Amino acid sequence: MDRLLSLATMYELFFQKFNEKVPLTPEEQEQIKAYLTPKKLRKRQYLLQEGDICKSIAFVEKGALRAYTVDENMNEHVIQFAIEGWTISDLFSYLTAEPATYNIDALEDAELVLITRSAHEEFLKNLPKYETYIRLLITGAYIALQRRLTSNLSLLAEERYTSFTETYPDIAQRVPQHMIASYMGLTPETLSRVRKKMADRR
Amino acid sequence: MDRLLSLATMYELFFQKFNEKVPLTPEEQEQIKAYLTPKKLRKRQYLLQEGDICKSIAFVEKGALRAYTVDENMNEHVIQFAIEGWTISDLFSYLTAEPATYNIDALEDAELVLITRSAHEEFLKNLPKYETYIRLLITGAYIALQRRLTSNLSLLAEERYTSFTETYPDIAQRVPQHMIASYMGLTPETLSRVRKKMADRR
DNA sequence: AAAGAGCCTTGACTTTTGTCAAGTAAAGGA
DNA sequence: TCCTTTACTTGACAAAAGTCAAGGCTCTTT
Repeated sequence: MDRLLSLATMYELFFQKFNEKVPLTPEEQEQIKAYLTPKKLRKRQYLLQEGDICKSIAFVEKGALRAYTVDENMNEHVIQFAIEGWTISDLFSYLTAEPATYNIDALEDAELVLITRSAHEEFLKNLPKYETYIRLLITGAYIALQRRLTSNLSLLAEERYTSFTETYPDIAQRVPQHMIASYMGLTPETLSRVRKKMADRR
Repeated sequence: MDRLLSLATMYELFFQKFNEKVPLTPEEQEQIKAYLTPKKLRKRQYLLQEGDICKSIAFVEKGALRAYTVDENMNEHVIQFAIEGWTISDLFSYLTAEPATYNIDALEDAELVLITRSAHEEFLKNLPKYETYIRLLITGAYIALQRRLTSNLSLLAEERYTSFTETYPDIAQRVPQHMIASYMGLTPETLSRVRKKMADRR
């Protein structure tokens, strides 16, 4: 495969999303590619386990992942989902090199593009566009998180669920219901009843 | 007042926090100062009203502010507090120039340092350290927000309140209880009862 | 000093959501 | 293919938080 073709096909989605935020020259893309790490994950495999140091930010080229915590009673709390085009990490652990408080695993077989910490530092030092990319990425994540929090504070279970399925129809279809319940701060039973009530009404 | 003295006293806290994130030379500080806008706000005055375009990020030198929404039933939902050393804005409106969904007002007489959008753009273009500052600022805000969300999803009212007063003892003392209740997604009555129960136990 | 507004508390009651337990269906591994 | 595990549902009951209403306290403002 020649280099131009590989440029067009490898990390395709990653660079598409990057270019939407910050346009890159082909040279810059090659420069970045040299530091990226591809990784495949089988369903149920961990990308990160609580207590480990989070060594990379993961961009999802294909598949689906989730970040979650496990509390004293062994209850899982889903913090975040990520499917194609999205990014997932334990940012706090990644940036501070403290042990992770999240687990991250694959809900489907997945192909990832990893930005390791050394790549991250390399880019921040030598490629101003990368800092812009990261800034915009985190800004978007911050705004989305603020919306999620607001909806959790002010809406009932059914309204939250409706809003979730409208905002993320693809995730709602691909992910087990009990994880969506957890993501919204509900028990599986409650979500099941909410859905039944909605179905009974139509 | 000579220039060096004024440098040391004006916007003091703003530059202290900035330097903690990204060290600046005196020249850079002067360059930034030239674009900053000071603003005083009396208690109850608005910095931003829902529907307006958010024109600045506000750093709090003195006083206390809150961001909040008002729903159909005229219930207020507190999104964020900011006291000395913290920053507050409707980031979505600021960045997209869409109408704000938040109100921001002063809970105490306040002194602010405003970064207007034109200053923001000027800095991003000509001062790489500013982009780093903003990136670190938002990253910190993102991580804090994720913690808040997690605690809302997995903790009971009393645990959330305890965690809040431990994390932000200063805010807990300066801000009316019903706003703290709202910040945690509780009614004033519920928070009042939670506090009574805690007091009765000791 | 009086009037009003805002804030906090308390009680009685309702609604929402969680817990526990059981059962069925579907998916995945040996 | 069978067998185990996992996911989802449903019912009965419990706990948490919300609603409505009233009263008292404190702070402004006049």
